Amino acid sequence: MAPAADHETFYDRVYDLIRRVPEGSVVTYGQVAALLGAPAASRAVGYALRALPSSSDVPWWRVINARGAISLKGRGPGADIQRDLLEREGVSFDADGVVNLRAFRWWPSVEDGR
DNA sequence: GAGATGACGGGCT
DNA sequence: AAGCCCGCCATCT
Repeated sequence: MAPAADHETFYDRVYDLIRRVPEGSVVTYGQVAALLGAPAASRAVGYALRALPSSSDVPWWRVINARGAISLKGRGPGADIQRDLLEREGVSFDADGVVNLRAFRWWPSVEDGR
């Protein structure tokens, strides 16, 4: 536990980025990794979210996989919770439980925070 | 220091 | 078209 890095860990960077995702929008694991400069670290991104405490202010539910589906599927009730949270924000799912990334995917604007 | 883990992704069969 | 397999990366034990 306690990653204890004097420097912000990769996790922190992941959280920081996700905190910028506005309501009603989503991003993919691979996308987050790419934005952090590690396009192949999508798994690490998921790992970061897994370790995320529920008390966090990070909107983890806005992160889904490249297919536009919820990866928590098959992993407990988490998937239903995530889906519910997204639908409340206006993100819609199709019959297969997939989000239309073309319509809901968010990309940070140059002026946004970077 | 080495091995195992995991909310992923992409390629190949 | 669907499913299986391998690779990637950062962290944890």
